[in-house]
Amino acid sequence: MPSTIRDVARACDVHVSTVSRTFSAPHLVNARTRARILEAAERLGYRPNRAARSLVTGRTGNIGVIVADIANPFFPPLIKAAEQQARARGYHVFVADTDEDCLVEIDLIRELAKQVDGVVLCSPRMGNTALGAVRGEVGLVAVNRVVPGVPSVIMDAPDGARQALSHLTSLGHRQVALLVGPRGSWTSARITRAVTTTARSSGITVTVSGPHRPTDLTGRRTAAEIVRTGASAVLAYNDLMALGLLEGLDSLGVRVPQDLSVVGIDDIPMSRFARPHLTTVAMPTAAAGRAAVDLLLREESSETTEEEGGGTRGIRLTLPTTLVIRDSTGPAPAGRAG
Amino acid sequence: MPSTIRDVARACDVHVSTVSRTFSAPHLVNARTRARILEAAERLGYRPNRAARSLVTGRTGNIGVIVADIANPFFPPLIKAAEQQARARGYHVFVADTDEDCLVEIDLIRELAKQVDGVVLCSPRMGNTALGAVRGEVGLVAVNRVVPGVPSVIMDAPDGARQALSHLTSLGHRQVALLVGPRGSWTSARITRAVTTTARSSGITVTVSGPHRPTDLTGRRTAAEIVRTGASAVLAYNDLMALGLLEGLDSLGVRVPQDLSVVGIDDIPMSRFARPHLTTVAMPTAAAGRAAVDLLLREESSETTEEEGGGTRGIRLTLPTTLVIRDSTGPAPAGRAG
DNA sequence: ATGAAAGCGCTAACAA
DNA sequence: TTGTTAGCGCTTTCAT
Repeated sequence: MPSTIRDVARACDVHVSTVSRTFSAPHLVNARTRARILEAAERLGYRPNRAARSLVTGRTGNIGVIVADIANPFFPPLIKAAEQQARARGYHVFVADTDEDCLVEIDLIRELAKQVDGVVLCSPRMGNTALGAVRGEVGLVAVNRVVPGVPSVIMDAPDGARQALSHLTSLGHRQVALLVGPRGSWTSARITRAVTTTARSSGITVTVSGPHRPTDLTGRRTAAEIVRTGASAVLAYNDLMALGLLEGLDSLGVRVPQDLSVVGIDDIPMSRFARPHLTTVAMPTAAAGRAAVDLLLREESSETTEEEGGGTRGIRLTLPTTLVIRDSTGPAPAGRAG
Repeated sequence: MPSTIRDVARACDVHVSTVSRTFSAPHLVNARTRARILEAAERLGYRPNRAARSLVTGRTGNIGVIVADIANPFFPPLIKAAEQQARARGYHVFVADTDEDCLVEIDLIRELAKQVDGVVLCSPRMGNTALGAVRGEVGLVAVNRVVPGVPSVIMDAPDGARQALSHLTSLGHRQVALLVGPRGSWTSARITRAVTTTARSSGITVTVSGPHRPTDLTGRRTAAEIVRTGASAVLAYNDLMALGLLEGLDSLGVRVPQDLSVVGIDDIPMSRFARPHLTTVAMPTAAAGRAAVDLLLREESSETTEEEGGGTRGIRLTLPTTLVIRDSTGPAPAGRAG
């Protein structure tokens, strides 16, 4: 039987509003009264009911985090960081999973809308059409995706891809294959553009394969195709695909990196354990989670004063990525370099 | 500007209670009125405010899932399954992370208590003392841990360990090392007991090392110690440790499985990518997540009728585990078998 | 089948 | 500094 504000008020012989103030505006209440109230609250195990509070204040103290797939190793560090950042600021977090289906995203936002002050969107698919409708109902921050009017946190994968390309170039590679991610992935589109552009300007030939589902199975299945392209190096849309590729190449008898160099993107924990250890572009997922929450809460608090002013609406925060060179990349084999 | 029940009532020229009924007890309202109301609600984008509803019904439609570490690859499949199961039943889920600190767990439960109908506890540390206090404030289901008076879902790791031991025995191993998990881990304690007991009855020598933090670093660092024990096989508390061990052994020049067999527990996705592919005990984490939610919601709904009756209070659901034999185990080396 | 009224736990003017 | 009052959005008796 949880106790309410009234139980505390009765126990201290004060009015409920005094108890309320003790928790929401302590400076407005006499120090000794406050002490008595706090003591009684403690003794009775009283905790303000956030739902009731939200009814009148309009603020819930909750946020939502929507991801494409909780079990995809890319997301947990992001979720964890977001949760910890949110909790440090007194917020609780709902986590929801679209299961890679971008249509449920909008539903999820709608469902959560009344229970949260804002939502962090980490389902990096395009399809912004419907998002316009919910904007305004609830604060939004997008991760790895740009939506008009929605602040976003972007991990600079294109730059990482460029770093990877330059690493490969310096190793003598002249023909690289690009394993493209899922159709509609905002990040994949940007990576592809960056790679093809950079390659053109540095005289590298790029063979594009995809779009593909971003799983290790895809990598395993496309291994043979990649080998046939004649490329001496592969850049995969993500580590999962790169790891699958490693498996597939192994069973084909192709040695990595002697015969073929492989680079992934993400630096999921797994990539350190694969053999050879995967060279990959590290994505700052934890930092992105924290930044997204910061942005969301900042926007929340500025919302009242914002009106037409220059708030955080258009903000696009770009986080740097770094190439982590491990053992899956090496000099281009002599016979294929040219 | 989200619309309220009143907007809908006004639009249809009915009283708010009729609108309310349309959503919470549709059979009590005239079919044509209902249709009109539904239409207007749709048009106005009306969605019942769960917080307001919970204030009067006492049920929130939310549950909490508290885990030791979201980023530990063991948990995401469990969280995902729990979230999907909950959502399928109309519940939203809060996810919180204790960061392996079991003291914050009780705080988290308290904080969430008013906003949820129940909490799934997946922070597999012992220390049940304080839990008694919150029981009653909120429904609880424990995963991989037994708390008096709290229903629980247990993955049968001890049996998995026995399967592993029997696999090793059949390969001729007679001395195995056990890498123990963190102090206070309920599962680790049970595994240790099962292994030592089984070993005794089958004439196997067990060397115990630990307790240890359950990370890959631990595995890497204890590799040398394990080798010195003279054991021909190792069973690690979890895959992370086993994977670290693989790394450590590799840098020591110890070949797996020719010189030493390694078995993990969990079957995290990573273990499929390690070289050699890790033999491990698969834990049914997704099934556990679903079962925990089912148990929680069943308990919730039976709570009213329960009183002193035989509810779900004492339930202990045990889920089977299975040994997955991959490439990290092999015949005991002749020189060490005896 | 629908309406009227009370109240869930809390906050926020306003008064005192 | 504290009390009074009204009301957030909704459900739920009880009438009608």
